[in-house]
Amino acid sequence: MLPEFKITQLRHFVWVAELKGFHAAAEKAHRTQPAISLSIRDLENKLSESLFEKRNAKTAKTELTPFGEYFLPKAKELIEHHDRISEDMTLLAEHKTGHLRLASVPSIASQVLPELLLEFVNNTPDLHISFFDDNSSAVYRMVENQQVDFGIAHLFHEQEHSDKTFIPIWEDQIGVVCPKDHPLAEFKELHWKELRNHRLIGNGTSRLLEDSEARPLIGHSQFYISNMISLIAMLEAGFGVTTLPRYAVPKESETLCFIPLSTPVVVRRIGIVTLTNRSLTPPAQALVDFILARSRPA
Amino acid sequence: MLPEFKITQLRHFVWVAELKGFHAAAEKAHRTQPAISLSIRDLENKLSESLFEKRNAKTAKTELTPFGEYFLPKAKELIEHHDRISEDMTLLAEHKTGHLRLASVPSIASQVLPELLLEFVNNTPDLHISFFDDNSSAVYRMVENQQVDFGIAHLFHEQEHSDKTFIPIWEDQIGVVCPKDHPLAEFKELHWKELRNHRLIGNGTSRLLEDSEARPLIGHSQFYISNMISLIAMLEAGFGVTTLPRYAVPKESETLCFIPLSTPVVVRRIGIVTLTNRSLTPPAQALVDFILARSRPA
DNA sequence: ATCTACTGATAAGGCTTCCTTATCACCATT
DNA sequence: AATGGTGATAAGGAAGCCTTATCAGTAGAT
Repeated sequence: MLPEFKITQLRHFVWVAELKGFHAAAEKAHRTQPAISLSIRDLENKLSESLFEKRNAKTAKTELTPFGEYFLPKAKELIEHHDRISEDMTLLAEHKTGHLRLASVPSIASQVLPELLLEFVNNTPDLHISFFDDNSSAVYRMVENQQVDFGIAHLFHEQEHSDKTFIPIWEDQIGVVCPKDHPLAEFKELHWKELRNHRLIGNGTSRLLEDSEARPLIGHSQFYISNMISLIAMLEAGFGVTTLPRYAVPKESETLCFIPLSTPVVVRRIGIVTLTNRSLTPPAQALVDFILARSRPA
Repeated sequence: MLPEFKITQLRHFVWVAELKGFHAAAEKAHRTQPAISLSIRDLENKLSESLFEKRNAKTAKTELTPFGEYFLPKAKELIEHHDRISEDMTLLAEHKTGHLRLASVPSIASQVLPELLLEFVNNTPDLHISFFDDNSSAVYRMVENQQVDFGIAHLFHEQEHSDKTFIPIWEDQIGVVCPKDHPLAEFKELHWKELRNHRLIGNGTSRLLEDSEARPLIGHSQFYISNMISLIAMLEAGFGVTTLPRYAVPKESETLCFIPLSTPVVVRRIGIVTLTNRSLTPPAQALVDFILARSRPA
């Protein structure tokens, strides 16, 4: 049977060899000298060869045998290998390193995550982050395929995603977006019926109103623009108004304002999606915790 | 402080991961299942991260966490590294491997060592041997410089070599070498004076007679040949006789014979030279032991 | 030459670690 | 509901490791 070395034991050996003495090694190991003696003896027994020259006899200095000399570099390498792994794992556990992948719907990706991530990666220069943005179903798919550690998406079709866990975080309320000089801009909140007299531009999120009493508005809109950049441009040009979830509207817009719909109140929950039976990597878990701490109270 | 892993513990982890179960791993480790549970838990505590998915709860299969998956290959590599070293050292300790260097004077090198080494390297195909032959002082020098593990040389100038240990093994007696059909070939032993009537060829070893009563013979010789091949050829050609140590004479010569000098008996001791304060590598020690066992009784 | 200061080895006891047996809680079968 | 599988847990004991105290040997100083 092959002997099994203990890392501690190898360390003792290396220290005795390099410091040329049992006492010096004992001090370095924070052990007493007999402990080191026994440790070395145990190692020698395992190898059935002495590592140090006959030390009970006449000679003065603690010196390696040729066998010990052959062993020394190997022992050092093994210790270094061990320490490298130990350090790697510790760094990963402290989410100071590793690779974190996440996917998010564009609204959160652009409105919320940038500053959040900026703060999160502070002090963790070796943490690599891959970031994908796509619509909710694509996010769910990426979580499912384990292309990402977790996703940020809307809660939907729960029965189809029983293998996933959804943690709600943000509530994205639908509201009206119009230029700041538009008559509707005066209001603090709006009833859907008040939109009927204005030119309403439909967009990809308009179908969120389908299940509400505001459904008639959808037929009401003469224009439909799927692209967000174009939509914003049209609004800024004073072409009309639209409905959008709050997080889809540029936060600090100079020209547009957002007025929440009070009737009906349509809210879509956005949150974190993970696989139920899979833990997160430490960095991913840390980011989730960070997001929760930062965004939930708000 | 960085955690310190035990190889055994890592093995347990790898086995649980690969055999997908604590019971299976326990069997492989020749331990009970609770032992494995505790071992894994200890490892998880050291890492402060779980390695396997929550296993008290609903799920069936024992599955790694992403963190565990990251750790698995590293743990395997470290175990393999450890085992490689363990095996290397064991092979070396059993002198099945390694590099053995020795130096010897030519007589022993050519007359004794070949068959001895042939037998010694039997069953040790991975043991490399480097072999040097040179005169005694060169052998001593190589031992001193640690160019060789040990040397085979004559005992001489003990006071100059207090740092070396000499183990006498062979006794190389000076005798007369002549063709088998030479008149002297009849004798079982010879007195030095009987050589005075024959043509005596001097050689490198003739000075060994300097300290004996046979000293007059040295002046007596008309020829001096330092090269052994030429010397043998001259002898075979019937040119004359010479004195040589026994081991310098080809053992199974068809044409020459060796008659020991009875007066004076000049013997030079040949043996193993090692550094006193240095142990031998296991293969070197094994060869020394082997030589002693084989050659001393003879 | 003896004394002192150093080396590391050794012995006995205690503490810690690890493993064992016995049992439990949980889930998936039957 | 009963059975057989998973792994977790508790308590006791064995083994390993470290400690203090002491010893033996060498080197250098007086």
